[in-house]
Amino acid sequence: MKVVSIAGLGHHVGSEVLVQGWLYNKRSSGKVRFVLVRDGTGIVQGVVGPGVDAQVFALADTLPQEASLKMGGMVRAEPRAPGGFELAVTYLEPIHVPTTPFPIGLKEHGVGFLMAHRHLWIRSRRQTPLLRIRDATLWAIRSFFRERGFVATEAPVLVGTSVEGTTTLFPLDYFGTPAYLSQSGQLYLEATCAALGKVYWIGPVFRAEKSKTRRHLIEFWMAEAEQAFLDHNGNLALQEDLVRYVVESVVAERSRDLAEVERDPALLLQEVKEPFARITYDEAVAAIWDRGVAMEVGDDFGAPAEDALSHLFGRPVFVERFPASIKPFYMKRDPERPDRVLCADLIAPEGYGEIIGGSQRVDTEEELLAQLREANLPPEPYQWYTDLRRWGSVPHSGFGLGVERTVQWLTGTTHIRETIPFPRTLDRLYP
RNA sequence: UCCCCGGUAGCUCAGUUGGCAGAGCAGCCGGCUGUUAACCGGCGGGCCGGAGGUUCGAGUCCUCCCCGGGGAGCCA
Repeated sequence: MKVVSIAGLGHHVGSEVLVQGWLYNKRSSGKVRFVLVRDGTGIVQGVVGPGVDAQVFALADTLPQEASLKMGGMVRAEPRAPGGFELAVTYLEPIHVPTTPFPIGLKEHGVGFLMAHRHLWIRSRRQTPLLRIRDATLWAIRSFFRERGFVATEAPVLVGTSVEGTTTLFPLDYFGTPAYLSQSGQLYLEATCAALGKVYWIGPVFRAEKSKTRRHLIEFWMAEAEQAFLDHNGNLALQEDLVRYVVESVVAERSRDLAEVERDPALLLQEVKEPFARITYDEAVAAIWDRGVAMEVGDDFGAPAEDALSHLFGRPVFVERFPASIKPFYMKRDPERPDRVLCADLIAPEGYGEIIGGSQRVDTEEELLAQLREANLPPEPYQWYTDLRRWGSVPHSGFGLGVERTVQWLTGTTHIRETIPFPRTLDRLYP
């Protein structure tokens, strides 16, 4: 019998095939046994009916949840079967039979219990589609940049200096020298950008903030890009193209998984159909006040303010030109208004919040040194970075997209911890 | 760091005014010829998070501690 994947069973109707996987669940009714097997691509129901070998019946009765096995039989279309196809089982071969019950049952579990069993939780019905959609998201990002001629250039994860002066870093002992886990690869991308023109990387970054919300991870993945000769407006256009490309790719590629997690693909496509909304920081503050949320001009947006913005347009919105005082030192000032910077945050709709932060970068050494001073940062550790402005400095811009936040939006997932295989959260390093 | 909620069977939870520790699921045994987290009957299963206190009597009330969850701030 030919070994096939469950996702591809539709191509084998009428043929005898073999699937290899794990027993997800079993049910029975009189003389019929239903054996649900998952293989990582999907779940199929095997039916053990009249006329089948007694030994197969016995196995269908006794194999426990998460036993690994091979199941063979004829594929047939069956509207009563989950997924529309089922296997008329004639062959069952156990590979490994657990001797203790699988901890993750099919009924409800508490979050704490699930997180403590994350290594097993990822096998369950909602988690596998989420991880496949995450994969599709990462591939879409890579394809987009590749098609646009960007070069993948990795940034180091072990670094000696901070990127965002404000954010807390994880300190390390680097053979006697203080070092940190990177919170962003951006400064290094600005260097490789001057070597290669258009660059990107996708990698893990670390924030030692004691954040405890459904939108934060201690370790998360960023997709960052940097392009020479790209100005602020070009930067927004690039981000918009990327986000639309990712949404359309994921919807095209993983519609079955989106259905499995009960996310409406039509809504996602509609949200990226029109050009994204663009408002300035000042317009955003006015809109937030208008929605009855209190905040001061000059402050960054709090969670309620960001939520209000997120629901404003029914599509992603760029909030541009923030006050320089609340943004990092490397952002270029708005020539029309020197207390503002040429930056933008992209806020996803439906309350999913900020998924991109980006800006045009400072491109003269004098200006950069001045802004380091204003940020109370010492120039020495940043000398390699300020050096970039001494030889052939050009206008350049870039951004960082939060991969998990994006997957959260694409899948409609309430908590960010389900969008990465092994989330690192406050107070949880196991498993 | 701050605010709120919780901790009772392997899991999810109920437990009244302080008065004998409960259910569903999972496990095991049996039944059912199309199940959809199947269903029906039976069986086993407890350091009520920990320490102290009040009381004739504490899962229940009080104090402290530990652990978990939700949110804020900060950010992607």
